[in-house]
Amino acid sequence: MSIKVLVVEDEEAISHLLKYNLTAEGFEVSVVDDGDEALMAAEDFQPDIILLDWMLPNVSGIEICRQLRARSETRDIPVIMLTARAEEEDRLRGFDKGADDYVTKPFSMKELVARIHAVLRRTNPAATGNVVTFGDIVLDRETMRVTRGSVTVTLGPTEFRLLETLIKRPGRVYSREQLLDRVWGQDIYVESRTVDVHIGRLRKALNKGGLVDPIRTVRASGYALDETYSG
Amino acid sequence: MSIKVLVVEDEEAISHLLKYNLTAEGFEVSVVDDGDEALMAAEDFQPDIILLDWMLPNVSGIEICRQLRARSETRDIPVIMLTARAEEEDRLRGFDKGADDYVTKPFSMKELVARIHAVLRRTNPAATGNVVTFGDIVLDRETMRVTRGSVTVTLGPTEFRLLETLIKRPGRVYSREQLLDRVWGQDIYVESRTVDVHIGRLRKALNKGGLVDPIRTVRASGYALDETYSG
DNA sequence: TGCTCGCTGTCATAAATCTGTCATCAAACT
DNA sequence: AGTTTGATGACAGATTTATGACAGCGAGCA
Repeated sequence: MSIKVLVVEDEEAISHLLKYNLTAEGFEVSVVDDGDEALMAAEDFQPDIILLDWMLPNVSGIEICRQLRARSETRDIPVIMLTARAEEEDRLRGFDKGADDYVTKPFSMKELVARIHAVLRRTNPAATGNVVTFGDIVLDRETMRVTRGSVTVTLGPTEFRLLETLIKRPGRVYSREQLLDRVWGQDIYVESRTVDVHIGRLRKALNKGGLVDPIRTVRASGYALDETYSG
Repeated sequence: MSIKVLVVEDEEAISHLLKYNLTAEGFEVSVVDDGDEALMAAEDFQPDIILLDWMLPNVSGIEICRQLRARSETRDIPVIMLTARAEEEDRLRGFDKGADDYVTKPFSMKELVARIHAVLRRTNPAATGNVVTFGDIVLDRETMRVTRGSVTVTLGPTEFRLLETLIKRPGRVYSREQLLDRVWGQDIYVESRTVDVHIGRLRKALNKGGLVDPIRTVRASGYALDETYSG
């Protein structure tokens, strides 16, 4: 599954350039040229990262950024600001509003791509390597294998993705709806109670042999990996 | 509490220099000179930021970086790479492996300190946006956890929302009706005395172990967090 | 084609936990 | 003292979560 980039840019010269180059780099690119579309696309297209022009018609990039941060559906999507100005003042203001990085025009594609990767790594560190760990739990994307301690844990595809999702941010509570979105996909309709069942299956597999349950149920909210657990 | 820096550097000349200068700048500095130690120290010393030499004996800095990113315990610690080479190629590779910034030797202390602050500014706010505190009480929306001092406080959903509401404006007095509106929702009908009960429950959970009650009862008006309380 | 097998989603039921109300007592005001 | 307002334990009922059972699906295979 390729990385999805949403480009918000009104100058066609630039957006074309970006689309062309980023597509060549293997990203899946969607372009919009105005703020309202940006907000809609952010929810709809579910990009992994947003490249946001500072200067936009109607609404400024900063405002978009603020609004992205205000909605829980889009809050976690990292944003890189694209701007013509290089002044530190603006840079800080950008960060302040929730931008994750900042690229000054004109920029080299190479640098932009590197920064995209850097930001993704930082905000979604699990995307980095093929191996992620949490306490004594090791999840390997490459071999699709999970181990706990020295024991191999057998998981179905759904449980695997569920754990993969939870482990991205240990401690963070995911609602059933968020899990459905992330694990099952946005266009799938399943009962939200189904999440319970899969959490149960994941628990059973993970804790086989009487181990401590690393998954925390948060009543009326959802589930999380228990960050106080460490072995 | 000062900012903790972990320096991973095998050349003693440099690590001494760093330790001396960073300590003088008010950082708490720990130095290790090899990759495995670095990984251990990262978990153990819990630095706020890591300065990582590119060239290390045994394992390369890049590899360390990758491994730091794989573990949930160390995933969020930002990394600044120190390197002798200035080539863009390497720079990009560094970003690619998860570095947050990149400093080329020889560097001025001033620049390094500035970069440390810049990186911390960039990485911290995102992580702490969902946390509110009042005195020694910490409420984290992301993990849906409340702690007092170092103890986790167990709250039901209603008590959680109640505290969440009160903590938004410490000191402000909320009438029972206002609390019902904000905590229970506008279209719900419950006895206004029910608020008393939940305040009681919140108090019990919060003050377990004989702590000072941070909630102030305002006779004939309602409740508030006591702004004179601060620990 | 027909069969097995593992995985899924849903449901019914049991278990766990939380809630709202009331009765009663304590504290604060007049 | 009398009156009003808040604190609190008890409890029945309501919500929410856990779990076992089951039927449908689809891949792999004879």
